[in-house]
Amino acid sequence: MPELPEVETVVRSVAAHLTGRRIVSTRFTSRFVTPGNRAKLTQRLAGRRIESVKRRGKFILIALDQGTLTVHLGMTGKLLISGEAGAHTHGVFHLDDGLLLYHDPRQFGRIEFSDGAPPRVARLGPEPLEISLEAFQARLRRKARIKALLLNQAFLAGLGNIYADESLFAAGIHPLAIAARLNKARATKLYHAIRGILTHAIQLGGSSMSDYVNAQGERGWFQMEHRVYGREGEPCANCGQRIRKILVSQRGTHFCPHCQKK
DNA sequence: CGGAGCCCCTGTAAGC
DNA sequence: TGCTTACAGGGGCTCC
Repeated sequence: MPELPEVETVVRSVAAHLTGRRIVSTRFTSRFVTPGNRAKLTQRLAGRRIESVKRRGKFILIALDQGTLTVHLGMTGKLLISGEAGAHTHGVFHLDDGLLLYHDPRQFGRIEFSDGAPPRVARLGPEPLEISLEAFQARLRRKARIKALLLNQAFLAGLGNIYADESLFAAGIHPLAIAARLNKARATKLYHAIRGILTHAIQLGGSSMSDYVNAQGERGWFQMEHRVYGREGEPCANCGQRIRKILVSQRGTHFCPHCQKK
């Protein structure tokens, strides 16, 4: 599931291939991935020049000479710079030099065009790797469970289920802990845990849990570093107690009942 | 504000 | 073995 490190890896692997290219033609085939008028989207993209490719939260922002193309990979979205269109290819971009394919079996991803600032991106909270410790602590003054807050993209942009669970484990904080009740020391520990884990995950090319790959089709390796995510029933690396899995905000939540305190 | 529940979708895993 | 059902999850939505 692409979260900040995976999206960052995709952006890095695709940027040089796309920047400066002109879109010759496109083809979209999913009413879910490309909601609205697909013929109009195709028309708007034809002839546009790609100025830059950047990440904001889990969104890929492709700035064009007119407008912005926003790509969200959802659960199973992939951008690939080579290969052939198959049953799950829902976007094909023919460039003046090269090709870009969008694959997405579950079609939870979105490809959207906007003239100005993309509205979904405007609602995002700060970047976890850019926010200051003071600002992070200030934002924690809310009554919500910390796990729910970390998943909230308006709180911080880019954390998903994997990195929320891993960050809470690294900080020794129980996922059901109330954010506003975390003292300064624990909030500080969480801040550094999030930054450390995201930075490390980016260095390893993200986590390939099922079939995530970058635009060149290469897997990431951070899944080898997971301490709790996907390890229900296994012994905790710190204390040996069994990792537990509960539901928080309708999301599977993995934690060590001994190492993580409310 | 916060949380529960539901929806979109389909490959995979578990159950019978 | 082969079928059916449950589950996984990001994000948007409604309702309380």
